[in-house]
Amino acid sequence: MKKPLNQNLVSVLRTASNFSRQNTPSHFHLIQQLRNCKDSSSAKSIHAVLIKPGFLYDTFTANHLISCYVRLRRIDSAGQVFDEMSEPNVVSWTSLISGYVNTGHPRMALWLFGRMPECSVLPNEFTFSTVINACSILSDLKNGRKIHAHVEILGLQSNLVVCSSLVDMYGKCNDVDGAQRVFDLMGCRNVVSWTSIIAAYSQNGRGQEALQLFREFNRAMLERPNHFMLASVINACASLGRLVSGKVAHGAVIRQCYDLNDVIASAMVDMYAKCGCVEYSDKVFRRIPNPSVIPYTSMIVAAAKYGLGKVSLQLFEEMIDRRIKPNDVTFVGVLHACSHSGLVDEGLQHFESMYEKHGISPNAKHHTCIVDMLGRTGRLNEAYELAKSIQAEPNQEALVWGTLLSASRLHGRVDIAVEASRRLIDSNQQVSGAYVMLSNAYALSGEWETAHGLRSEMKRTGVRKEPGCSWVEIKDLNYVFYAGDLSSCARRSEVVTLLRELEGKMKQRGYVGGSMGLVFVDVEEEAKEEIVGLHSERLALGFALLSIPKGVTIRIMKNLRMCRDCHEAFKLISDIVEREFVVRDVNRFHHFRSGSCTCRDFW
DNA sequence: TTAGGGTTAG
Repeated sequence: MKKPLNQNLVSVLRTASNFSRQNTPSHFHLIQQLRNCKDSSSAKSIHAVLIKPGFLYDTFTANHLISCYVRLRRIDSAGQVFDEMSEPNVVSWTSLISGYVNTGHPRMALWLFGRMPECSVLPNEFTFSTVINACSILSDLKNGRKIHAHVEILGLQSNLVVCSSLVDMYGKCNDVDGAQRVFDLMGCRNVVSWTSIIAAYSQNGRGQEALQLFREFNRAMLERPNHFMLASVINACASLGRLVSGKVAHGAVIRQCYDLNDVIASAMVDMYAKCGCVEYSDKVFRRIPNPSVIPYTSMIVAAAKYGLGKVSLQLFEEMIDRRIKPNDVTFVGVLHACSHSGLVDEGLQHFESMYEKHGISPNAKHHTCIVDMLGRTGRLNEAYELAKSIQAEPNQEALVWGTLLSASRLHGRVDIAVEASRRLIDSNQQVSGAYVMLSNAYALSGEWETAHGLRSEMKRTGVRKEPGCSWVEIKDLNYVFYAGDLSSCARRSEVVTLLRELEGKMKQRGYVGGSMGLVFVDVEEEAKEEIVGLHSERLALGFALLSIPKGVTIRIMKNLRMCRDCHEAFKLISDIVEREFVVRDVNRFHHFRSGSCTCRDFW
């Protein structure tokens, strides 16, 4: 990598360089030009001028040239200057390492960092924050911890920037406790360190604690939250499905004039969709002056969640017409939209165009969408063949087989359900979920004994399924209901009586639903009820029906996997109880919200 | 002359 230079020659050239630096006014000028340089061709010209008088033998000047190339993302040129330096110092190393991080080569950055000791250059706080950032990008906890130890050894643990990077790194590596430990030990904190810890909780599904920290920040600090922090707070509200808090955060965004910011707007599009108000998502999206790929993707995904597949595809066409390049996440959204709206042909066409037209190689997530798309529409054999051909990391493969298992249960294909479950159980992935779904698949096909046998096997082998839960937000209060657990159900006897009445009326009207429907169609027998249990969304629905006055719109967010089965049921329920229902899908969220979400606080 | 935090995915 480094060419050894004759030391005498270096000394002569360095003297010449110093002489020139002291006596040539243009040297200072050239450094100023490097600082202000905006394009690669100018950088190359300045580079050529610097070579002749030997200015590049001066480390300070060469460092300026490296950082100029790094700023212009010309990492090869930066590396070339670095390689030709006789004595790169910590600034040269850090500049190049940061160049690799910023151009998407964090592994190369870590490799370079590992070479510093053999060149006897000691990393400083700038180097550490850069390489910690590389670990964050890679979610590399092992190296992150090693570097953290190095930070402690060198006594840099009180540096604000290094600590903020560490908090961020632990958060990105899903070690929230690690992030909290570093944060707790910080003697001095600022808005960045607070943002890092809030993001650590928010990005790891701990929205409640993220919002609590945000409240603490507002109490403890004089600084105001900036757009970075607000983006994390909005994300926390989205993950909680907490519309009221989301609107409060939106208010803060408007007051500080961040509402047209591309990233903030993307977070709000996502938040409103996850909180059941896709019309607000659309309003936020349409106000963005020049939306980039991310708000477009957020909006495509938002529409997809609500079963508005055609809208998602129109948005996709719109972004292509505006020459905005889609990314891999955009295609997950597009394929998801096609899958959930039964647009199989369109979905397959988009899948094929991914690489051919847009140069994006499909990954396991895209394949999972296709398995889902085929499986949902009953093309189980094709979905099964595709699933077998996918080679990916164990957790990604588990997603594929979990998806296929869900589809095979939906269509009563016990043979494929057995195969998918076995693969999940054998690979030790999603084991409890696989047992439950397989048991339900057997129950659905009438094989109650086998279903019971599987439940017994679960008990015997100590496999426990975390019970699913649904919750209802009425006014500002949350009510949580656990699957099959009547004791956790507020007003339980009233709720069960109401649901049974509802079921009776629906039967009279000829509704025939599967066991996953919201009414007790298939749970008349004790044995069946024991297996299927009371779905938490049924309990939540019953509670909402009792609690919300007539004439109020109730928004019901539910998992679209059950949407087709339930959509008709909801229409009937609306008719029977004389209340209007709006059925919306939010993955894994089961909300019944009062009409208050239609208020126009911010519009 | 070198450093930190935010958004979209099943």
